[in-house]
Amino acid sequence: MTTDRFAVLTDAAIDVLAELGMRGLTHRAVDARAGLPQGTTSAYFRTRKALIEAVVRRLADLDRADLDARELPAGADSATVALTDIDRTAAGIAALLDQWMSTARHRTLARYACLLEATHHPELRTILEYGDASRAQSRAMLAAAGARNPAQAGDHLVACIDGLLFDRLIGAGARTAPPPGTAANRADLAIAIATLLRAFAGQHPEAQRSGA
Amino acid sequence: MTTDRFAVLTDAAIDVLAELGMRGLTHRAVDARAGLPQGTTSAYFRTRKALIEAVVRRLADLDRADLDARELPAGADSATVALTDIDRTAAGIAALLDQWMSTARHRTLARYACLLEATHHPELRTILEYGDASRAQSRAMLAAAGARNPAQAGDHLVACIDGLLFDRLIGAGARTAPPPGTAANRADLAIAIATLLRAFAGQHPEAQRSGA
DNA sequence: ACCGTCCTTCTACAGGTGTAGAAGGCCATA
DNA sequence: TATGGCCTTCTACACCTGTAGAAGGACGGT
Repeated sequence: MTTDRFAVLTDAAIDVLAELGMRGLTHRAVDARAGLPQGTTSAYFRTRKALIEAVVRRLADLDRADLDARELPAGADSATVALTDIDRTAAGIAALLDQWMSTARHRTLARYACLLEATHHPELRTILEYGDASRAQSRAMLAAAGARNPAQAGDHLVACIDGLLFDRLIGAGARTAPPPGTAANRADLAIAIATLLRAFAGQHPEAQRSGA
Repeated sequence: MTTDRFAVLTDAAIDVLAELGMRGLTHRAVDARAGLPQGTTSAYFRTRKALIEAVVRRLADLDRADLDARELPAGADSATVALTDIDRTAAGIAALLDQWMSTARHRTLARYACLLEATHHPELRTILEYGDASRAQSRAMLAAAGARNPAQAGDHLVACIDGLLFDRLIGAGARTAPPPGTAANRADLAIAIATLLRAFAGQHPEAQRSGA
């Protein structure tokens, strides 16, 4: 039932990808990781390319699910809602990012590996669905905020938020960021994201209550 | 002379890394790319790990050189200079980024590949020198600007700028960004970066001349 | 009970890859 | 001219990987 062979194998492949990198992603490694007999992955995904494409599809699905789940609370137009409380919106995004770099770390690492791979393998660009969804969301939000050029600002915003994610995912060096999975991390991210939202939404409409 | 074997090989390795990815980085591939007889790379870098470490060192050197070159014009404290003309600073950073995603695209792709690799190979973290340099620069700049928490804001700023770079480097999907290597790209980047600088430097000290 | 179909597992094999060491050649010093 | 140390090139080989196909077994329809 839940042990649908395809899902088990692609999930194992994602783990392998995160732990061993693109180089370690082999049919046999996935077999081992999934605890299934050698040859299984090879039987389900005859070529390596097929395996990678399956991984990409799975990643896109999982990410889109996460993204969609963020909207339900407010039934109406999420864009206008988001604007009325920037700090709450920022906190929501921060929570998602924090999850992606702690609980879902493997998945995120695998996604970046695939993004890099898509550079020389253009047919993998399916992943960009993920980017497209958040991009559309951002553009709509900033448009509602009255930004001068919502498409441009939205793209910039998404790129910056992705930068925050990647930076902490890699997590090297002397930086102020707290470890992923902690409330401190979510708070720190929320500060950065709120700043970004205010900056890119129009040109800070009426300042951020610094003076009363 | 200029054909120092080590440099030739590591540069070839960077090209291979950018074009074929981590998986394609083999001794023989580097030989072929460098136009040298098979076995050469293997003789200079007996193990694959040694080869990767050499690549990482080279990347760090090249990046640091680029970063340092950006400072010379103003002899004095670059931090305060940067603040007096945010747009000029943003344009400078934009030019560097544009270069990294067009002329130096291979190098940048290789760097991201190595960053991902460093996730499961901690001794590769030497690359973080690059991050550290720009981080220190950003912190100093924001501190001079009177930011409340320059260390934090500096880290956020660097992460966001890196996000802009990565986003365009991957360059997939429907986005507003012009192609790398064009003046339009530099202009677009400059807009984003100026917004970031103003947002993270204190909390936009006196707005950005929107009202005369 | 028989058959065909599917899913699973095993085995084979042609390349490719990492690594070590041998063979060959260049040049300065004695 | 010999000697020794180098840098370079070649070759060997054990191992890993991708991919294909054969063998085995479960099971529903007749």
